[in-house]
Amino acid sequence: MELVRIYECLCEPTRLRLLHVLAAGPLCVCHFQAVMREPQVKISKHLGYLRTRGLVECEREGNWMIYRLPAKPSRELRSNLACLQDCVRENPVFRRDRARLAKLAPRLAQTGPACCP
Amino acid sequence: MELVRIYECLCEPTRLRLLHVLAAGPLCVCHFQAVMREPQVKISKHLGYLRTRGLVECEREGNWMIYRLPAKPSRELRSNLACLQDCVRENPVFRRDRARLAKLAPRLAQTGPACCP
DNA sequence: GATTCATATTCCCTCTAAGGAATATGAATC
DNA sequence: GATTCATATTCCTTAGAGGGAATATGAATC
Repeated sequence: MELVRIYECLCEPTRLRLLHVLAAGPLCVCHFQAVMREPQVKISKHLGYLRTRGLVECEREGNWMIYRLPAKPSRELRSNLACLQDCVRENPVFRRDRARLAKLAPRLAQTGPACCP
Repeated sequence: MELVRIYECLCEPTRLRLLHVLAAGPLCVCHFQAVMREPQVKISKHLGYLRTRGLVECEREGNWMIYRLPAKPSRELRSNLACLQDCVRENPVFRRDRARLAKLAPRLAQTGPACCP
């Protein structure tokens, strides 16, 4: 069942953080590293896991890989992502990620979701 | 995070079926067996898994163990159970479980959630 | 074409889950 | 107190997840 594949993705904290950050817009891997302060392997592997199960999509842009939530999510995925956002709204870890992301906002506005210093 | 524990429970099809059936009301293990047509070990183990993570509660009644959804679910649990019920509404496997449960309804009305032939 | 940079993959290890067969538990009944 | 019934637990095996170190890939730049 597709639903089980979705829940498999959701039962790991790093992946929840990735999805929560992505809800704010597309992002490249190095920005995830900056926002979440986690090692590159970890982030890349979990994004790969999400990708093979259709919870994120990605596209190369020069050196960077830009990840985004699916353009046309299934009903199940849409419901569950909404539920997730609602559940973590007040969680400190997730708020911190969003705060760090907000600090990158000006740079993102200039350069798009890719590119690091 | 508690949320992750919830998703861990939701990423296995048998457990999703158990929770879906429970949403209709408390039930004993042998009735789960009848409704879901799965071996006793399997059902008992998954109920145990759900119990240790707080997704179900149980109480002994004579020979029978009556399982039910928590009386006071957390906000996260409530949201996710609602989301689940919504997602599986049209799924054949889940509908079949409910149909078999409906056939037991008259007997349940007489005897309560426990008791087998 | 060699180097650099961002990202992905491989390899190794540890841990947990899942299923089934067999057995244990605990309440009820004779 | 022995048996029966519903349920739980143990033991075994297999499979997959998760983390990190090291290495590979692929695009861009010099």
